[in-house]
Amino acid sequence: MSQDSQIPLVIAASTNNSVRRRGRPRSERIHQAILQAALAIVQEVGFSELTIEGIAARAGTSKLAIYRRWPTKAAVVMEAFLDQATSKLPLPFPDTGSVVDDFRRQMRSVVKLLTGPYGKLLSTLLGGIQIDGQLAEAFRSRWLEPRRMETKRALQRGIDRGELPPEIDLDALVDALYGPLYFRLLFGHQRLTTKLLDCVVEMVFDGLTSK
Amino acid sequence: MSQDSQIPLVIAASTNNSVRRRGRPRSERIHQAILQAALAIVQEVGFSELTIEGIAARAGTSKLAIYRRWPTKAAVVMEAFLDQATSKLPLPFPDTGSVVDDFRRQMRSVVKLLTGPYGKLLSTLLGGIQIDGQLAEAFRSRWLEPRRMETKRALQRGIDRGELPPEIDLDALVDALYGPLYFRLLFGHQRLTTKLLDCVVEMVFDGLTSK
Amino acid sequence: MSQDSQIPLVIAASTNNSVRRRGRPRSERIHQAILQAALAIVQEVGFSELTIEGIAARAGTSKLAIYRRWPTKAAVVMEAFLDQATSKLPLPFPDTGSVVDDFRRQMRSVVKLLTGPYGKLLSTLLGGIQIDGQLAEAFRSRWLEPRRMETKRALQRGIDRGELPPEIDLDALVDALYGPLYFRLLFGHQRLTTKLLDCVVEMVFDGLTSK
Amino acid sequence: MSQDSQIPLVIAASTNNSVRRRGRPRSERIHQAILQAALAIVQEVGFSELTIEGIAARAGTSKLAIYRRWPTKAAVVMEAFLDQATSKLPLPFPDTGSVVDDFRRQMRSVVKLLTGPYGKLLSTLLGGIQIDGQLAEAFRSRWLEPRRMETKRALQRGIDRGELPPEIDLDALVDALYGPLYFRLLFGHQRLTTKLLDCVVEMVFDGLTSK
DNA sequence: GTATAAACGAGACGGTACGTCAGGTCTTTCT
DNA sequence: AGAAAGACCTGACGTACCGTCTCGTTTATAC
Repeated sequence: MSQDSQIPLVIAASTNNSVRRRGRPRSERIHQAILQAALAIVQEVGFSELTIEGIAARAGTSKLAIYRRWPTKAAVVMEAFLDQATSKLPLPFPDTGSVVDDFRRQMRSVVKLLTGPYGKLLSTLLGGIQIDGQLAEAFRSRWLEPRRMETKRALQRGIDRGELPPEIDLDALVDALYGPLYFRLLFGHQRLTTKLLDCVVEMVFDGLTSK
Repeated sequence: MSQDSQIPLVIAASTNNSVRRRGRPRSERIHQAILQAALAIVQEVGFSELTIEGIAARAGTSKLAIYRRWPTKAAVVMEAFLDQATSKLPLPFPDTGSVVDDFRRQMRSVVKLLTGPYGKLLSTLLGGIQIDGQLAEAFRSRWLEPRRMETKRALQRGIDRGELPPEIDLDALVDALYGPLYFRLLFGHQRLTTKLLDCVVEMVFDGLTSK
Repeated sequence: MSQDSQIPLVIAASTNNSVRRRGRPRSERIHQAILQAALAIVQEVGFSELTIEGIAARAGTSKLAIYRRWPTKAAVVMEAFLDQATSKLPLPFPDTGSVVDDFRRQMRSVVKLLTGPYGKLLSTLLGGIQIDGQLAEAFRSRWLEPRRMETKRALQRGIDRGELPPEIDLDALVDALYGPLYFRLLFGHQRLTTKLLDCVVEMVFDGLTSK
Repeated sequence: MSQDSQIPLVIAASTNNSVRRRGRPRSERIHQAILQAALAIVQEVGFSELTIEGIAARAGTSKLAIYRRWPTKAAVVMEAFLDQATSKLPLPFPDTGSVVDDFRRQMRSVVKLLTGPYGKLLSTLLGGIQIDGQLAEAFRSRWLEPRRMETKRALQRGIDRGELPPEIDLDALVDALYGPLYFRLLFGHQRLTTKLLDCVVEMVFDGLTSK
């Protein structure tokens, strides 16, 4: 899926723009080094301990090279995350013939993602979102929406097969399924386990299917 | 309910301690001025833009007067929020005789809270939680847990009356009910409405009760 | 001569001000450390290579401690110079009974000063004067004017004794005597020697006295 | 007088070099634009506020185009000044038959120059000289020395005619005459007037001639 | 009543990071 | 091959807050 061309880039940091600018082009090597450094640091010490100077030092470049590309450290981290997210974190829906099984499996990989190193990163980004509107928009359009679309497609298969009632509020259903997972991730009051997701799937789908 | 005495205070900021210290006592006026200033600033510019110096300036006092009372800015804000929260934001559970109705009503006031001015403050604090561990712990112990306890008590009434199966995972159920609301609050991908909570309540409880 | 109280301080960096300011007083130790560091660096590498960060590092203090006291690095150096100048560089006029001899001797010590380490510093400061008006005013009032007053007093003795005609323009005479010395110092086209001063004294005084 | 060929060019920036280089020739238009921009800026804000980037911006060219021609900003300004100086500021010595009259007249035009707009520029350059050794050397060889040579020639005429004693130290005499003028220009303690020059000429020459 | 203990405002202190600027060098495309 | 544009690394700029530390003053209790 050629996602990059479809989704409007909120963050104007694209280097491989076809309309060549004059002057020396920005180094792709530096671009990547900055993103990697930012990712590494944020996972080591968290967002608030992350500094532009630290990124520059680790990436072997200068602060200015960073400021030339992104306006805030939040934007850097977001880009770094999305770079990884779209390529390495697929979270695919299987098509087992049973909607419930499809979700049980996919949500299992979501839980795995959220409890791993990217979970910390994600919650950090969500922290940034509460403050920065641009960041929020970028996050929604580049991470959340693509994922919700796919989720709705999986649910639609269930409706088409008669497993789910056709009049259901898809948006509410998606929130009911994933909301509890992120709830635990963000509040941290309890460990996020597969047991939770099993409970949620059971409650939500049994309520819908048993009618 | 004498909540303040039950819950162990993480933040040792109680002023009206009966064991009078020698020397000049801390000014209650200053105490309140600091909390008000912190609350105002955090609502205006968010947690990360909040500074101790800013609070001191707005409160017409000195940094030291703040540090004497709280160790971090997170603690100040949390105290300020909780002052408001415990007094002005009751979110009570009615006892209608039907668990589902009890929750439908209570969650309606939660939605009202989250969509009002305190919703912004809450999401700001949740943003801060992702960054500041101390803030997170204070938030959980002084806001979240008391609320969860009360919620579980309301659910227990349902179990006792036979409305809910006794073997259910209460924690998972609480997350299933409230998670979707906070999900929308924090991601902002859709408006948080009472329609959502009706859908969630229907899905979750119908799934459990219809068996 | 209690110079410090007479001359109005252009640079408001005086610490031993009798009108106590509120808050923690500025450290005299740091004050001195900054001045010494500035003096040392300026003599080693010159004014343009001097940086505030360098001064702070050498003085074992912070940039802010410097900015709190002086607005520019020029002001720091000026203060440092004047501190030394007023205490350690006396350039006294003897009273031999002969004006010409008085000047020959005093100017000899001026030449010695200008060709020594303070000569480099002085020319540096004169460079700064061309750029910074405040600096210029400070230099004139705290270094130049006291010196000119003393010089005129020495000349007056000559007039009183009948060695010099009473109608002479004292300011022009002072410039005629010292101008050539500073001319060589600043343009650096020729070495500044005692021979020059002897020539100048001879030309100027012989012209005046032989009438 | 073919000055350009006599004086060794410290600054290798000559454009109308007869030995044609290969490739596209440097634009004379740009050359002039840079010099004009430099001159304008230095007169507006002084040497220390002058930047290469500022010159490039004002001249509508790039930094590299400047670096291709001059090694330092000092060199640019010096070239700009000398361009003006050699063409528009002649300061000629008349040959009236009387050395004293010759100097009185020539120095009058010097005073006029120093008190006009070029006086400010000159003092700025002299400020730069104290800081930048290269600038100093360029200034001496291209401005000062030619002027001193001419001055000495004028004095020699006086010696040849018997107006001045043949054994005098010409360098000291030149400094005695012009030093006081520059002294006032650079220290700014008194206005630079023709009265001063009259006094100086009288003192210096009367001392020498009356023997 | 008078110590005395602590809070108070004010602000200096050594730090760290900020975001900007200019230096001087380089790489690319255009002319 | 020069010109312009602009990226590059470097390093200093002046500022903002941090959390701590004097100061001199004020306000309570405790002796």
